[in-house]
Amino acid sequence: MGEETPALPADLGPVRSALIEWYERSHREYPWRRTEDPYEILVSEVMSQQTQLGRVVDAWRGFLERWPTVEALAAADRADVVGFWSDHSLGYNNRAKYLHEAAGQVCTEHDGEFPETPEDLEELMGVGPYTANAVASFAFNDGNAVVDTNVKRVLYRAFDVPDDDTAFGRAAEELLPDGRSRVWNNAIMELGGVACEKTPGCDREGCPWREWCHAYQTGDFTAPDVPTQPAFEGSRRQMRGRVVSTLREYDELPLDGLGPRVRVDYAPDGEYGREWLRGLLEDLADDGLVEVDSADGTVVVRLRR
DNA sequence: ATCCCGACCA
DNA sequence: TGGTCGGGAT
Repeated sequence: MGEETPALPADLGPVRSALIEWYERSHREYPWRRTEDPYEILVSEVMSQQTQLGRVVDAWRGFLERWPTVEALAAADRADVVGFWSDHSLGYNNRAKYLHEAAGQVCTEHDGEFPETPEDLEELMGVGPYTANAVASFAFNDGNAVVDTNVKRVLYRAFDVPDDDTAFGRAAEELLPDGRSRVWNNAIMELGGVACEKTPGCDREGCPWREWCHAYQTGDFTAPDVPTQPAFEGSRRQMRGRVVSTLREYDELPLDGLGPRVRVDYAPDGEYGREWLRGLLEDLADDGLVEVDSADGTVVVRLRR
């Protein structure tokens, strides 16, 4: 058998109502917290995956203004969706591609009706365990417990749950009040995002769990390790971003026209030359973001539509 | 430098 | 299980 997991408080009633009351009293207002439209929720969740919420608000409004329904998004050109993503600095163009593809799935495989269960939602491209439960919760109030980095940090500190995904999942499920996934998942993530950040603000934010919190009692606010990303400056990701933004501006370019706009030190036969650029473009083509055409001897690159 | 409501693919 | 995927704000 596995190791013993620490017990949550015996009576979960007061723990649950304390958090829900705290949330309803003092949570931040975000526009997606005022809708139950699964399409609008999905857009907000995908945008929020690795981007600060404050930067998502304008993008979310603009996106829904341009593509108000899942049908409208499915009918859009992928290049336009990726273009919007870049314009609003949302990062990770793959997420725009996934969202566009998921919209197509909803229209063709589900007849335009959004799936409502976490299991069915996970079939959508780009929708993993977190996003599936988030949409099921916030749109249909019918999700399981979400486990993201915020929730892990909260459980680790408050209830001494070991840094282990299975343990986090079990503890999160046990805490979730039956039939209240909408407010609960919002609340526990809000707690992690506002009061129980890397540097905690227990008293400042009036954390509702102080009387039960292991970390608050011991003063040890260690948090689970989050893998640190390699530097962005000079990275392959930065170069991919430059390819996409350059192709948006020029529609299509030959290899040696694109190269210098991606790296100032581009030299056709140098270390960062045609061969390097072809490799970069091959990955972008595999990701469905660009097209590389070899017509009559010359290679031309453009964004995929 | 580090953070930010993950998911995909090998 | 690990490598990869953007970019702005602080």
